Order: sequence, then structure tokens, then C-alpha cells
Amino acid sequence: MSFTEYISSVISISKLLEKEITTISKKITVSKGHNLISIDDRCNNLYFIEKGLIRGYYFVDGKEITNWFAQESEFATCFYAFIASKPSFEIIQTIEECELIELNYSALQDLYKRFPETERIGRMITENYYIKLEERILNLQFKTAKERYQKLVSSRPSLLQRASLGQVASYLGITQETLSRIRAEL
Amino acid sequence: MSFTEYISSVISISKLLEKEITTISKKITVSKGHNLISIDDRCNNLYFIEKGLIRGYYFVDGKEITNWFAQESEFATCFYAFIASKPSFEIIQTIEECELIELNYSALQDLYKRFPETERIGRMITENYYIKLEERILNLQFKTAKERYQKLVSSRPSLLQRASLGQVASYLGITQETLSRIRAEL
DNA sequence: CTCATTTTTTGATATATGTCAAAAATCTTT
DNA sequence: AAAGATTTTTGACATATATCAAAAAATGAG
Repeated sequence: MSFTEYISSVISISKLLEKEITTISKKITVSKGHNLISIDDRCNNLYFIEKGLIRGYYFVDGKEITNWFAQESEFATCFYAFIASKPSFEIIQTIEECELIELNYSALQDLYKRFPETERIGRMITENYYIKLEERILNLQFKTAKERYQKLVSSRPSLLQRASLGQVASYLGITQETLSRIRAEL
Repeated sequence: MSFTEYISSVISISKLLEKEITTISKKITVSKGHNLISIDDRCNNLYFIEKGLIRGYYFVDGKEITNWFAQESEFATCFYAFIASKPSFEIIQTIEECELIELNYSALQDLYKRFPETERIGRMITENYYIKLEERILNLQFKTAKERYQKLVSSRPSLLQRASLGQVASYLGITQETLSRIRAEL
């Protein structure tokens, strides 16, 4: 889904607004394995994914921990850093070649001001992020590794083909070996 | 800290705004063990805690799971339900007798409109909720039960005196027995 | 296509935390 | 203060998942 299509699915957009959105949208193509944002970077951009897969990760005891995955029609950024204007605590990396719409923080603030109906988009993004986190906590806290895996498979079936086992395992909060065993017995 | 003091610490408030805030603030006292919001309730109120302790909890396999604690100078509501205008998935219960400021959702929206500077408060509340969740995930996923306990003790020392062991244990994602043992060996 | 590198799987063993049950301690209410 | 209710602690044992190591499979560069 293109960014404009996504927006239209949330609010109805006038010709004028459409033009405005085009103006602030910067379409970029990024190769696989590229870091969009590194740790301690200022995080002034929000990326809408038209095509591709991105993850956010950080290090714990020298090990990469994947914090989230984002795919087509989703947004990617260090959300905490973006809303709080703090340095990023995670690395944002493309897992596949990506076609992205880059949105600048201040351009977005500006858009909110001039087209108040776009605030709805901002709120929806925030809520989406929040809800995803809530769900993740429920999962981590009360499901077995197998249940977490099954849930991921059903909600994002293609992820296992697109991301590496280690990336998925750390996202699920288990070791790669355990994930491999879970997968084998099903 | 009173609600007005709290607001003043975030934004500077005019006499007019102060009066307005007083108008929409409803000060209530609630006895211990009272449910402010039950599961499936519409969640139209946000509570600022001037005094007391509140928790949000839900049931998993018939067991109570505490999702969060909120104490003096913090807000309490089913945040997900509040922002998304969905029914609450948790029960919000006072753990101690509480003095609260009850804020109505639509009165708040109205305030945002009429005093745009108050939007900042709304955003800060949202961000606060989000950041707390992020931190909790990091904790749950990569710390041992003991480390999670120690962190809680240092960030909210009084909680262990104010909430029951079972409530704290489920918040930390461990059983009451395990928490009891951790506490004994330190 | 082949060799080298990376990723995934398998095996043996260790360990943190859970479960169930009962005792001990603490808190309420009369 | 006593009796009952609730909460916390302790014990024995079970189990899911981690760790470390090595083999197997998949991927990628030349």
C-alpha cells in the first residue's frame, strides 16, 4: 500500500492536502542491511514502509536483541526517541531492500497545524505503537515460548521466511536453539 | 503533590486556566479496595492521584495479574481504553484509601481546544505511559527475577510495604513463592 | 561449481523458576 | 485478647528453557 493510500484509508483527503503530503514525503529506496538510525542518533524521521522489512534492535550483554519488526503499511522509527526528542536507544536496520516514505518530525508538526484533521493520523500511530507494546507484554509474561511462536506465526506468517532465526528468537525472548527446537516439533 | 501543583510544574498556568482546571476537576476520596473501573467498562475518566496507591489488573487462567501500579503524582486509567475509546480490559482498584482528581475525557478534549498549551500535558501523559511500557518489556525480557525485584525496590521502595506480595509478584511476572524466596536471601 | 562463511539444528547437561502442599506469620473482627 | 481469615514462608519436586559444543544445512563470493 502506498503512503497516500494508507492516509486515505484513515481520513478523507482533499486535493490540497494530498499535494501537501506529497511535498513533505520523501520517497527513498534503501538497500538490505542498512542502518536508518543508529544508537544515540537524533531521531527526526518517521518511515512509512511501502515495501520491505525493518527491525529495531539493541544490545544486551553484547547480544543483539530485536525489539520490533515492521513491514509493509507500517511505520518504523525509534518511537520513544521520536516523541520524546531524545537520542535513539536502538538501531533501526533494513532486513530487506526497502521502499520508504521518509517523514520529517517538524514537517509533520507543521502539517498537523495546517491540516488539523491529520492529527488523527498522529494519534493513530501513537495508539498503534502503544497497543502493540501492551500485547507484547501480555505475551512475554504469560505465554510459553511455543505459544509466543505460534502467535507470531499466525499474525505475521511471512516473518519467519524474511527474518533470520536469531532475530526472531530474540524478539520472542528465547534463544535461537529453543526456537529451532520448537519449530522442529511442530 | 496537588493536581494544580503538578500542572504548574509542566506548564505555566494563567489565573483563567487555573480556574478552568478547577471547574473540570472533581476531587474524590475513595476507600481501599474499591474498583474505579471494571472489565468492559467504558473508560471515560482519568484519575490523578494526590494520595494513595492504585493498581490495574486482569485475569489470566483465573489468576490476578497486576499490570501496573500508580502512586502519588501519577495518573491512573485503562490507558488503552481511554485513548482508543474501547472497553477496559483491566480492573482498576485502589490498594489504599485514595484522594483523586477525576478528569472526564470530553472535558479534557474541550480543555485542549480552548487552552492549546494544555495539549502538552496530554502528550506528556501519553509519553509517560509509553516509556513505562518500554522499560517493562526490557525488564521482563532480559532480567532475572531477582534483578527485576531489585530494580523495583530501588525505583519504588515503598511499594513492597504498600502492596501485597502476590500483587507485586504478578507484576514482576513471577510467582509469589519465588518472590518470597528472593526477598529472603537478600 | 566450489570453498568459505553464516545460519540452523541436534545433543548433553545445568539452572531458574514453577507447582503443590503445609507451616508460620500477620492482619482483622469481634 | 482470641479466633478466624489472609498473607507469607518453607520444603520437595517438576519442568521449561538456557548454555555450551559440535554437526549439518544453507547461503554467498569468486
